[in-house]
Amino acid sequence: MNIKFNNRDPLYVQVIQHFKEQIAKGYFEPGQVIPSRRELANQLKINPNTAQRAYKEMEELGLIFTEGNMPSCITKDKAVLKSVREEMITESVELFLNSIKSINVPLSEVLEVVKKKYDANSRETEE
Amino acid sequence: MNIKFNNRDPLYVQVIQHFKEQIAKGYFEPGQVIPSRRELANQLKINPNTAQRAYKEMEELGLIFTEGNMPSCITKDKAVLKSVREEMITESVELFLNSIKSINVPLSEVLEVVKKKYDANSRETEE
DNA sequence: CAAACTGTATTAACTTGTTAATACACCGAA
DNA sequence: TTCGGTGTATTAACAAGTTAATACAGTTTG
Repeated sequence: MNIKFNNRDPLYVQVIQHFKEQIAKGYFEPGQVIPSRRELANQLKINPNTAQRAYKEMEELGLIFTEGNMPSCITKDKAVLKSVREEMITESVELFLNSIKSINVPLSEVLEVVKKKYDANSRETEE
Repeated sequence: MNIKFNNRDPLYVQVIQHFKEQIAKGYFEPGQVIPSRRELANQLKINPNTAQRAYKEMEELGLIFTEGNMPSCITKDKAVLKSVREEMITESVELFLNSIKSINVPLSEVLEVVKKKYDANSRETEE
């Protein structure tokens, strides 16, 4: 468990984001135990309440569940786990398209720029 | 001059956004006079300081210029005007790609979803 | 039982950023 | 000159959201 925090987004959002990424990449087993709030807070050097807020939202999203006062677990619902990745992509795409909607960019141009920047990006991270 | 404000983004940001969109769509002539801070504030029912903040940033971006205490004008630099559209697109694309970078989405899938959502979006706005 | 864990709730402190109030300086026209 | 416009600067008020402090309740284990 290790997160590189930026100081632009709220901590609890970044924590959620991190878990979503792990789920999207299939790093979690259904039902897998995750660190307790306090444990996570210790690991990440954040306040337990911040961890609590992140977990609470994840619980509302159906990504994790908690029984009694046991440490929380990743949901056992494989359909939910599977849909996380797709939803992340969909949300990003819709946000993106929305942001350029007002200036009427034709699809062909959108695709062209995306291709170009995708390549440029992957080249950056490889080298 | 008419802006539909949301109450999510700061007013001054939305004002800048509006001008950028107008520029990107070629609605402004180089050197064209724009409303004074107070005039704009009146029209949009916002505080003059909010208009000022927007204009100040646009000036820093080179989009407008001000001589003495004359009303500000759209820049005469056609290259700048022309690049606005491209930069808006580029920024959006990079933000987008960045947001999904961490979950390793192959280019083909990105393009596929963009196509699909683009169509869905334009259908929404037509009907 | 007591200690050490769990999750949870409530409230306060703090930060950050936006917006508003106000005043100043300049110029041009009546 | 005076008045009504311009742009500009400084400061205060306000709002919203995040983070922290603290306390409570339950369960398991030594």
